[in-house]
Amino acid sequence: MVRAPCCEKMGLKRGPWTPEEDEILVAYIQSYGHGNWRALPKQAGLLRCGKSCRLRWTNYLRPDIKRGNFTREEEDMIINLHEMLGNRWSAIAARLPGRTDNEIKNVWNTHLKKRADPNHTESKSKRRTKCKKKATKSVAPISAPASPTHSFSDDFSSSATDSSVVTGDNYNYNAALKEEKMESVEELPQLDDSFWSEALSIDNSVPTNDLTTFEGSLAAPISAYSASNDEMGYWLRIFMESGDLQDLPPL
DNA sequence: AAAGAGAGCAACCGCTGTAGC
DNA sequence: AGCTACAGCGGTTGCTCTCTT
Repeated sequence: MVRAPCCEKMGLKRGPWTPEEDEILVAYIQSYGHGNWRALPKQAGLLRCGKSCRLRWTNYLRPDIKRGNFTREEEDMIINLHEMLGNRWSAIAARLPGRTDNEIKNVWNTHLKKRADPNHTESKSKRRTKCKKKATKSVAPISAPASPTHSFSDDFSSSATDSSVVTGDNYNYNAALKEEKMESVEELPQLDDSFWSEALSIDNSVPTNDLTTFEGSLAAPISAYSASNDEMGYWLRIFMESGDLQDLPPL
């Protein structure tokens, strides 16, 4: 099948979003929702492709996004869930209200991978390139007023959306817990990706709306299939009984 | 003070699954 | 049944900031 490139049209803007673009996107979605991402930028008057709009909304502008440092509990949960689910960031994000798959992926790659796998020696230098191009500094998302169509969370405010809050090395790792996690990782059965592809193929049965609406994103969609899939339930039970997932919230 | 390297995050790319026709 | 369009996902890259030399 031949699929047209997302941003094939000339004149479509790329790169960091400006506050004006953010404002337009937020205002449009508040008024009309985002039923059709492809048509959205055109209707909203944005020179962006629908994909870019969707990414910007889901990863940055969505009002229920919790920004700022990950708590110790969140980090532990990510490690546990990663042991269970692998690189299924969207599934992991579904268990962490207010966190996006992209954010979790970044945190994993920059902090938690080392913590979970201290033998990891991957060097980023191999992908290092000269930084010649000048790009607009990424801007913090604008705050969104209460929407008539969505129930925005009460704690959403501009003060909690400064992306700079996320940066910096504020991770105070507990050495004892680190060792504990290392041990538990070794004890886990090694499962290849094909297993999870099969076991989690039911992911697709989760209604899309549950993941894209504010209410749905705050719920835990994983619960919808974990209880309805015997095989998945079996493996979940195995992991639970291994004792490594005790601190997970109930499904 | 300047240059280089590393860290971190936002955004893009390309593939896959699914629904509609 | 096959094709197409679309949304979503995971991997990767580009760029800025901070730290080190």
